[in-house]
Amino acid sequence: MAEESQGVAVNERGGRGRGRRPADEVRADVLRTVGDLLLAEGVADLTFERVARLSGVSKTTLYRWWPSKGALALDGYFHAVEPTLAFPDTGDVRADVLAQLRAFAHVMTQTPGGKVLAELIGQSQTDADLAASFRALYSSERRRLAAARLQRAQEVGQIRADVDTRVLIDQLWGAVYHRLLIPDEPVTDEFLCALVNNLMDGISETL
Amino acid sequence: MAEESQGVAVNERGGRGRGRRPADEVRADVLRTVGDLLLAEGVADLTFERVARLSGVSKTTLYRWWPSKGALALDGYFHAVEPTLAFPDTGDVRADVLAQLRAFAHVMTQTPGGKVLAELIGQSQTDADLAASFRALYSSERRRLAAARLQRAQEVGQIRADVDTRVLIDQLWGAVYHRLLIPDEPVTDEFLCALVNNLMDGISETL
Amino acid sequence: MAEESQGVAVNERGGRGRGRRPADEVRADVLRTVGDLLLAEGVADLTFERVARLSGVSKTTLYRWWPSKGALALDGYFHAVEPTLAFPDTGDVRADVLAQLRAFAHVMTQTPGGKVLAELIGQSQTDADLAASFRALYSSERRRLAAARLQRAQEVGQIRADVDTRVLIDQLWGAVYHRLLIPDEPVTDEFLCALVNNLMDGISETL
Amino acid sequence: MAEESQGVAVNERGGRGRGRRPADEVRADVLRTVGDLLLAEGVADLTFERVARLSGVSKTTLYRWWPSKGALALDGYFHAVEPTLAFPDTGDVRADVLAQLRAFAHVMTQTPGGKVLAELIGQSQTDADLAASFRALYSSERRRLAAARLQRAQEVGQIRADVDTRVLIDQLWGAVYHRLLIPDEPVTDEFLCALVNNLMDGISETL
DNA sequence: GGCTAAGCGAGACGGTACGTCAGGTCTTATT
DNA sequence: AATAAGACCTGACGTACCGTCTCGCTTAGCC
Repeated sequence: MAEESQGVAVNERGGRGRGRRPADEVRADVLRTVGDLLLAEGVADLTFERVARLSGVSKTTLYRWWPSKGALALDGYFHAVEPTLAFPDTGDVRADVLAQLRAFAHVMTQTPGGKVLAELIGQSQTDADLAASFRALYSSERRRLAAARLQRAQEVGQIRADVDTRVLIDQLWGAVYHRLLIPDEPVTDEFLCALVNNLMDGISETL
Repeated sequence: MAEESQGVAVNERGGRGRGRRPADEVRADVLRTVGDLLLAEGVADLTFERVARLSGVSKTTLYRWWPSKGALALDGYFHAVEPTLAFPDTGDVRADVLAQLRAFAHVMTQTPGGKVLAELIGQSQTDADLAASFRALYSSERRRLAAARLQRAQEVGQIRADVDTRVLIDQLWGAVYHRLLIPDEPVTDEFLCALVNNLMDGISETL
Repeated sequence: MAEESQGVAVNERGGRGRGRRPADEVRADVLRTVGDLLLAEGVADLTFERVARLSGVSKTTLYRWWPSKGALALDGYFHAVEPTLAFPDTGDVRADVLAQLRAFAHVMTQTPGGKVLAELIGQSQTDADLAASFRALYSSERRRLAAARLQRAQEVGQIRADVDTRVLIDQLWGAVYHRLLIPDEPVTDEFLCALVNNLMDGISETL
Repeated sequence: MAEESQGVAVNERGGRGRGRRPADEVRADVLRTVGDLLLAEGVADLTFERVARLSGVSKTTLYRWWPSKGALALDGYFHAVEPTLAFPDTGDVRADVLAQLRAFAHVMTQTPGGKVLAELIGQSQTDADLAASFRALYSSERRRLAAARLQRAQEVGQIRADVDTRVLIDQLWGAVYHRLLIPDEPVTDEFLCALVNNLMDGISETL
């Protein structure tokens, strides 16, 4: 009933047969579709139903491999957006941190991936699986890289020894996230500079 | 389920008749139900359908008054949780800010309302109406209050004049939100102290 | 948003609005579709999904009114096929019974409804609800009519007084059903004549 | 789920390896499972999927040997229920027929196999393969045996020569099937006796 | 004090998506 | 070479909720 053309079984109506396909091929189809959907329409319009329809992969298979919508979204996101985790180390921690903040802010505000990331963080507030995956796959690694750079600065005497460098991350990148997630104020370059200056130099009036 | 007892027409089957009811009464029933649902189950399980069923208010009426789920959730939240916006002013900005951060952190981590607030922020990433309402009803007012206190500190010379006080809010409360929304690290009292100390004193090694 | 043309709400895309429609209209659409499907393709290809798709009535509504596929099929069947329950009474029971058997056999073997009826009886073997509905709506009434005619014959002395007329129904129409449901042998006119003759006259060799 | 214990290779995870097994062993496992399922839950709950799961035989193998669910069910049924086709011949056809009807009615109403047989007849209304197999394996043989006994009675002058004995089968066993498949009336011993008496003696009032 | 229309409860309606199950087909690895 | 395991697409299942709409009732607010 199925006609062999070359290697891939194809039935007479032009559709693919129903049998098993290589897992990698299926996975690639799904992730491509999810990535496109995420960037084009955001997390809210991502459904298993649409992914199945658009990717040509069955719902059964989607549920087999991705237990929740969050898992699917996260996987698709990282497939579509190769996250730049690189952290410069020129020896000048102040300049390096500012550079990284600028790169980060640029991605978040100037690329479609930024919106998606904010939505993923949003969904993770009501989806524990997504929250866990997000931390495991993304945020904790970013924290680790930032902390490593800051600790090197501490070791070479650019940051005081009694400072907990983990807190600095919240006061720099966390501050940016704050303006992204609750956008009462915009993320400007002045803002990024102020973040670094305030923290490095302190804000107290010194006599 | 709850039976009204004074003055309301009740038919023989125990249900209320379907005539018009005072708007205030209807509104109160709805907000009470929404508040209960939010605190008990969170934003994800809040649906018009359930609110209608549990409150005895028809879906028609809900849609008449609240255009979206976010609007309903926000209204119910502020009805259930009287938000403490008060900001102390003892003259010592360092102590006042720490006190407010502690109060804030306590509400967010120790009360059910904290979870709900995080979920509302989450939902607002994919619901522009909710985002706008959230800023209008809550976050911008909180920013304003904090900014006012910090500006007084600036005026009395506790904070350097060249500092943009709006940025400080992101580096203090924004840092807390960071740990709440992306919980790689916990919100501890040491963390809150470090936030204030880092920012007030600076983190640079001074020679 | 909806444009009123005359009486019926119609939206700008030409489709019908989503609000409530008169129940009779909905019901008529469903039964017409089910009837068509049954006669065209039989019971096996009748699904809620297809009925919803073809009738323009939502699955929710179908499930609201028809608890099972059997209920839907039965309702659609009796809407499509006006069952001829009439039983002639010319005074000659032998002729009347044969006439009715011929009419019955004709419907069952020469019309599409016959196949459907057999399939409904088939499905009722594994669907208790359908079985109950089938008896209530169809078979018990047919038995009643046949029994009434036979009892009149008994009263006028054409059938012996000690005969249980209910058994005769199984030996006449039941015998036809047997050849319909387990078609080892065909239902011919000779067969129908033999049924009546055998039973009226007995098959024993009389000395 | 069931663990094979003698002679079969078992891997460390408890499952059997996937190599070839003797066809007889495979077939026996399947038929046992199908028989159990049929008697325990009926035809409706018999699926290839469950049989594969419960028997430890792969779907591939099931489809290789049994082309349809009906074929599988029928095979399993006859494996579980050794059908009693024996027909007594004491010389008295009236007594023999009644005895066989009683045995048949007992099996159909008092044993789990009776329900299954009714369900198989039901399924055969929408499954042409099953219908054909059922006739080939079961019903035509039963007709043949009954016809043989009745023809002997005809030859020895207990049944009139002009009677088509095939019709009698429908008026006796067919009448019982009628009450089994469309149970408006019960199958009682009085019913069975009446079947034989009505047919042998005729029901006409004789002057 | 009666009339009327605005607002209400009830819930049907067409949809979309959910998460699951079974049907058949096909691939891969095993024996 | 036949088998086990199981991935794969298809299509149907029955349910939840969405936002819209009809209907009948009741009461508030106007005469």
